[in-house]
Amino acid sequence: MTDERPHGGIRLGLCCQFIDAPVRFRQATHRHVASLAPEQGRAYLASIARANAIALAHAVEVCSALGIGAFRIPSQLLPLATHPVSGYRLAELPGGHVIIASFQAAGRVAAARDVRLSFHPDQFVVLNSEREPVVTAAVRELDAMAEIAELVGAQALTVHAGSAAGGVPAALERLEHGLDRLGRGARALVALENDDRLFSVSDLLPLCERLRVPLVYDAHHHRCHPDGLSVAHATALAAATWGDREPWAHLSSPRDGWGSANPRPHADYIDPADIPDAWLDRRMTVDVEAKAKERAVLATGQAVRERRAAAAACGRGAAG
DNA sequence: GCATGTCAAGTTGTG
DNA sequence: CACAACTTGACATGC
Repeated sequence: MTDERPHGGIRLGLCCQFIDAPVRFRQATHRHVASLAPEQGRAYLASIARANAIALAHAVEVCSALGIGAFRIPSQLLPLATHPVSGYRLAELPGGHVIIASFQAAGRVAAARDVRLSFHPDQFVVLNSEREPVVTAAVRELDAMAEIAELVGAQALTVHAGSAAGGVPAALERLEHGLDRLGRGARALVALENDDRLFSVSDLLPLCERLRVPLVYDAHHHRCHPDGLSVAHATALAAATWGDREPWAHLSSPRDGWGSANPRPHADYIDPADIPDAWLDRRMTVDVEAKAKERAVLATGQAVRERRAAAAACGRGAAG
């Protein structure tokens, strides 16, 4: 059979940053913005947004050139956009419409090069917090992210289930209510990821299936926080939650090895042994969460090709 | 200049 | 009960 992808069905993705390629996203702190006169503050934020739109287009081009088929956009793409004081909407910034056009242009590059984009908001976004203001802020953040996701054509907003206070069942019920509060855009793009301490694949699957929220399967988290499902089974069940869309998964290796006291921190590279066999013939996107960034993605691609070649030689000769 | 500390945000688990 | 982990550049401060 013919397969256009270099690593079988697997599309490998890079997370947020480059180590070699000169692509850098800018950030901002509220403290600094607040020290400026309002007009200067907005000009400063606009310059960062403009720079980050261009950086995103560059990031996509570099990924494409390297054969990397997905890119996780830094959650600080628009720094402070949802901050209670410094917050802003793109259209209100000086030159805002040019910046918007710039993000749309980056999205067209991604579409043309077939680089899949996603967001992964950081730990402050807790849709199922017991504290109302936290949930409000989480909804606000995800709605804002959905807006920019729409501009650039990003296909997923991946979040963890959040707090486990009160026990997993109660926490999942709160999560369901939190999901209900998302705007249409965010609700259509949100996906849930199993984490390494609190919510396993089997904890999340029923909710994902019932609410039609895709499950991003993180194999490293699953191995840190197992639930009785095999990696192969979890892969298949999670993939089914994506329906017609290409399933998304995350992969990393433990920095200090699986035998260490704490296997959670990520290593520079993916240990080829950590690439699940069950993934080798699947059509799926795999974000490589490794400190060596694009070097690690390229090395993982090489490892996947070798594993596939070995499997083919060992199995049915030169079958595809 | 250069090294070092701080920065919007939450939750959990350790010391 | 306080604080580190999660994680990262940019800015401010102090030498």
